[in-house]
Amino acid sequence: MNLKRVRRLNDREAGNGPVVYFMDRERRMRDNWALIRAVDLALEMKVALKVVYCVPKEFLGAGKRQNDFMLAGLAEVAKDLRAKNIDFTLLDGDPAKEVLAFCKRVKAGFVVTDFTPLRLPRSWRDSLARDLVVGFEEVDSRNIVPVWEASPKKEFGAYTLRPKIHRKLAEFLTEFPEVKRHPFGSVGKEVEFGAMQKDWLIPGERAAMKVLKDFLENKAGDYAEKRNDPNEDFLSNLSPYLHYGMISAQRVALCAMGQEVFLEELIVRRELADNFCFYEKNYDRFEGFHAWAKKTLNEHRGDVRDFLYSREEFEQAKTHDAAWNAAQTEMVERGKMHGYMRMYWAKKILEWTKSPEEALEVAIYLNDKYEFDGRDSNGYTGIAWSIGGVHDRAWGERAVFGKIRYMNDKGLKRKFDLAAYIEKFNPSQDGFKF
DNA sequence: ATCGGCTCGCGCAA
DNA sequence: TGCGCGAAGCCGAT
Repeated sequence: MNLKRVRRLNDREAGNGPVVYFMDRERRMRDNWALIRAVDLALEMKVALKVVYCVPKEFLGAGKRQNDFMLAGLAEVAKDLRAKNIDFTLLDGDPAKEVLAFCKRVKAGFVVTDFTPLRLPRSWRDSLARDLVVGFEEVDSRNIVPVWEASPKKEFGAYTLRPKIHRKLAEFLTEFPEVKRHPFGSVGKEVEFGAMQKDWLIPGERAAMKVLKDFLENKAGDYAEKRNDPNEDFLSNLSPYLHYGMISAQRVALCAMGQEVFLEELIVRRELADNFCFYEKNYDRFEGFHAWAKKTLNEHRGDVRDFLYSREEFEQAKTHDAAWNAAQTEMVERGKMHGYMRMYWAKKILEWTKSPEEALEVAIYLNDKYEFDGRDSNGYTGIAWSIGGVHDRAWGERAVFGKIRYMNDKGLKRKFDLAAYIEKFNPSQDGFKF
């Protein structure tokens, strides 16, 4: 494999024990560069390979629904790995502590993990890099062009990252080797997963491939034209799978060659989100906005807001705006809001809260709690785009927004049948029960 | 239906 | 140093 995907996190020597893959962001057996790297090392060292996953007590406000989706996917991964003679262990608690203890217990000779730019899971990596007595590295198995190879800095917009990605696609957009039956070590007893609630979205690697196949066969041809109409079902629906690492964006790209509009979103815009979160530590805070955006939002702090809602009123879809309530209802009921409505939804939270800080907090809280694809660099970047003009430009100045791009429901009506959307996602008069 | 202006700053050409 | 143009728009003029 291309070793530019790999980054050393400490400078310790390898030991003699098994290679451990601390699986975190990439929950799949196929098309996973972090696992492929761990396999290569274990073969070279002639040792067993152990995959470990640690379920944190709490992860950025994810709900039970999201956790069940994740766990069901992991159950499939555990089974598939065992069939390849690769041991799988499920832990729970603080990953930094539990994975360290696990590595000590099995006398790990080397540890590999997958890459993420988010603060909390990065802190686990920092802690392991400090405390592990053997070599530790991470592999960018999320981005097609590894985030540190695509660019050495925070990019200004999609247009500045795009040429850098395209220049390197020939090098990185390659076929994956298959994981073969591992010749060293043996697997332990089967992992017990508790009962998980079924949802409209089927979890796991196989389900993800089916969703991809359905998209390519039935929707991709009309994607460019219909992707911004929330009444149409022409999106790929892959974002939950991509978020949980149940499918590789690189696999999706290999299958979707020629679908340029889709590939632009799948590759450039998605990898721009990891670029933002990796190089901007305040990716979910006001401080992470550009200087011009902070200046203009500061100048409009005192503006009168026509409507002010509490987090609870937003959560229960109790605003005056039927379009906003419908989007919120779609998110709560389906766990997935249509991409086009997400911009409108976040911008209205800016408009109807006391400060941009509060708007960010409310938008991130709701997005992380209800979306299958929440708690993801895409979500933080999308919200920063909506509320803080990140990767966007300044526009005509107006109240509250300043020069941040404004949106209203006239725009929605221009583009699709808003009444039909509102009819479809109609919140009950009493609000929701949680 | 379509067009230009709004407004900032990066990145590249010169 | 100048200049083109950008992640999804709005608005008013034509």
